[in-house]
Formats: sequence, C-alpha cells, structure tokens
Amino acid sequence: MYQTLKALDFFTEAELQEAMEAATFHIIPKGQIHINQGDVCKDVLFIKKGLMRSFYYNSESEEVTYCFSFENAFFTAYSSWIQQKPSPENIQAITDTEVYIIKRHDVLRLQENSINWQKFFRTQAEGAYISLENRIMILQRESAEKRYEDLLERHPEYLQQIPLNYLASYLGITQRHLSRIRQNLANLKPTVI
Amino acid sequence: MYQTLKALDFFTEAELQEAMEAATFHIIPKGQIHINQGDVCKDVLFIKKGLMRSFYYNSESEEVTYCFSFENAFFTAYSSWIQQKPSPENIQAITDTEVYIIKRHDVLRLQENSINWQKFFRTQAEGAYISLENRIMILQRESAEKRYEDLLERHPEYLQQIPLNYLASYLGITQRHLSRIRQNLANLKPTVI
DNA sequence: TTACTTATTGGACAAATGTCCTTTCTGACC
DNA sequence: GGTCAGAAAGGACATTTGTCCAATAAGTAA
Repeated sequence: MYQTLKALDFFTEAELQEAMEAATFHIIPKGQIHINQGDVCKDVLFIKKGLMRSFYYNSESEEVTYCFSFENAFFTAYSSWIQQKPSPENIQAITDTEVYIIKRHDVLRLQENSINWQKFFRTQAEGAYISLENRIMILQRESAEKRYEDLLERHPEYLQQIPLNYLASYLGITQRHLSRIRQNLANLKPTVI
Repeated sequence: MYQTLKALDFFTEAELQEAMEAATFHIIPKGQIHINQGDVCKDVLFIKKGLMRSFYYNSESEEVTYCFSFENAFFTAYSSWIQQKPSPENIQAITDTEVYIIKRHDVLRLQENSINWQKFFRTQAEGAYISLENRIMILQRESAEKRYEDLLERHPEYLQQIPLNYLASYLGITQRHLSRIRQNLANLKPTVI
C-alpha cells in the first residue's frame, strides 16, 4: 500500500506514514462477505494479495456480479461509502485475500485538512467514473459476444481467475449463454496447436 | 449558476465571484454539437435553460445516447475532461440551450489552491459515479421493460422532453422494441379517463 | 483410487429483442 | 384546409438470449 500510494506522487512522507499507521492487516477467507447489502460502508480495503468481487441481487433475486478488484487496488462499497447509505452491494473475497483496512473515521481525518488527500480521493472518484463509462458503453448497445471479446482483450486475467458464473452476470448474460459464446469463438478461432 | 454553486455551501463569496467572472454566456442552437467525438474537452457547461445530450457510435456505427443533462446542471464530456484524451462522446443541444461556459484553464486555476474547489470536483465526480452505478445495475440484468419502467419512475420528465429514438438507445434497445414496450404497458395499465 | 462436490458444457425449446418496412400520427407552414 | 417532414407505431419474420435440465469435466477430501 505504501508503494502504491507513494507512486502516485501526491503525498508527503508524513502523510504516507499517517496512512500506514491508520491501516490494519487482515486476511479475509475465500467466500467470506466483508460488507453485506444493507450495511453502511465504514471502511476501505487495500488488497495486498488475492481477489474480491462485489455483487447485488436484481429484481428477480438473481445474484449479479457488479465488479472485481485485484491486487494493489483500493476497494470498497463505493456508493455506500460516498453517501453513507445502505449498500446495494455485497463485498466478498473470491479467494483468501490479504487486505489492509482503513476505517472511515481515519480517512475523514486524513482528508480534513489535506489538499493532497482531497486530490487523491477526487482522482479515485474520477477513475471509478471512467471505468463505469467504459462498462456502460459496452453494456448499452454491444452484443453479448462483443462484450465477451472486449473483456478478453482488456482483462484477459479475468478469464484465468474468475469463475464463469461470476463472469456471465458481470457481462449481463446467463452462464448458459456465455458457454455458447465461448463455444462459438473456439470454433471460429481454434487455438494454434 | 451562482445560486446553484452557492446552495452547495462549499464556497466563499470571493470564490463564487471568481467563478462567475470566468463564465461566459452562450446560446447553443437545437441540434448543434458543442463537443465532437475525438475532440479533447476544454470546457465545462452550466445549463441555464434547455436540454442537452451526449451520444457516441457503437461498433455497428449506431448512434447511442449516453446521457442527458437538464437545467441547472453542469455538463461536459467528462471522461475526456478528466483524462484530456479524445472524447468518445458528442455533446449536443436537444433544444436551443442557454449555457455558461467555463474554460478548463480557468477551472484549473480555481482548483489550484482551493480545497473548496477540490472538494466540489470530488463531489461532482462522486455524484457522476453514483449515477453510472445505478445505470449499470439496471442495464446489466434487468429486462428492457423493467428498464423503461424504472425510467418512468425515476425520470418521468424524460418522457416529456426527449425524442423516443434517443430514449431507446439510452435504454439499450431499438426504437421498435421501445414502441412494443410502451404498447404493452398501455394495455396493462390503461390511463384513467 | 474412490467418492463426492463444484464448475462447465450443451440439447431442446421458449421468450425477448432486432431488422426491415409500411402506416399512422403530429406539428409547422403556406 | 392542404401539404410536407419528422416522430411514433406496428406487422412479419430473423436472431439473440433465456429457461430447464442433463451430461461431462475438473477439483478436493478420504
């Protein structure tokens, strides 16, 4: 976390130390839910090692994966964090995951009088916005097959680490349909032997 | 614009004056495109009166409406604004629209040493994020009919002011299908006479 | 290895959505 | 009123995607 924050080049050494002191180390076991739907989010995670996801239930009570988060990234139930309202998302570890946890109370303290932390959280918000813009432009009017190909291209690592039922709902389709798409692409572009 | 900014309660009177002085008034005629796809966004609009939209072209070269912006809101090609990269979006006036324009140069100057402006832009980014989260949760795994009903509920004003071909692509469907959905709902819930 | 659980694939059919057009409706203008 | 242009609706058929299961494949523990 120290290295990741330092690399952004926003902070003084003192600010970095303050952040590290506010963080506590935890291991979240595979499958465990760190934030439940309905909770008001009171902390931010930094994923040191492992893999997490966020999911929610749609109007048909289907489990829908909203997003994934990988190593060396900050992760939280962001809309709940921002608004301090009950979260629509569940935050869950996909594998055993090593995290640093920073409590909201400490984050607010850091942010209070520091233009650097304000800037950091602004750029985090902007980055989050841009990810979602990309998601929407894919979800809105591209075919399921295009969406899958786009995922392959932009995030090939997803295919290695994430169960296909999670990927299917992430792409906005059923697992049955994802399987069909993978079949089609395998026939069209057979792997070189 | 002055009132809208003042109501946020972030700024000193001097900061508000500075912002007003940086803004220039313009009228964008109906249909005119203010920012073209491929441009790097160099200004922010505040819509005083009228209605605008953002659209892009998908991989089939279909025009897809990304979002709308109404009176008393700030509007820009946000991802391009943030990254200073070519915009995927076109920003267009749907009706004759009265706007204040603030150039990026001036925005950066305001932001430079003001924690209030940093905070303002952070909350704008956060608000933008939350809108998109809601969009995605609807687009991902709700039926087209549900998406339309959700729009009716959350933004009934859209139906009054926006042509249905724009609404259709905004909802991620064809105008043919939107027409079918409207037909179905009209049969199910006939208007009281 | 065996047994058991979980992940992934795939068949058959149904429902949702798209494509291509034509028709109807509405509003602006003469 | 009559004409025209753009917006909206809708018929007929094609394609995409979903539902409900059953069949394999892969992974884990005994």
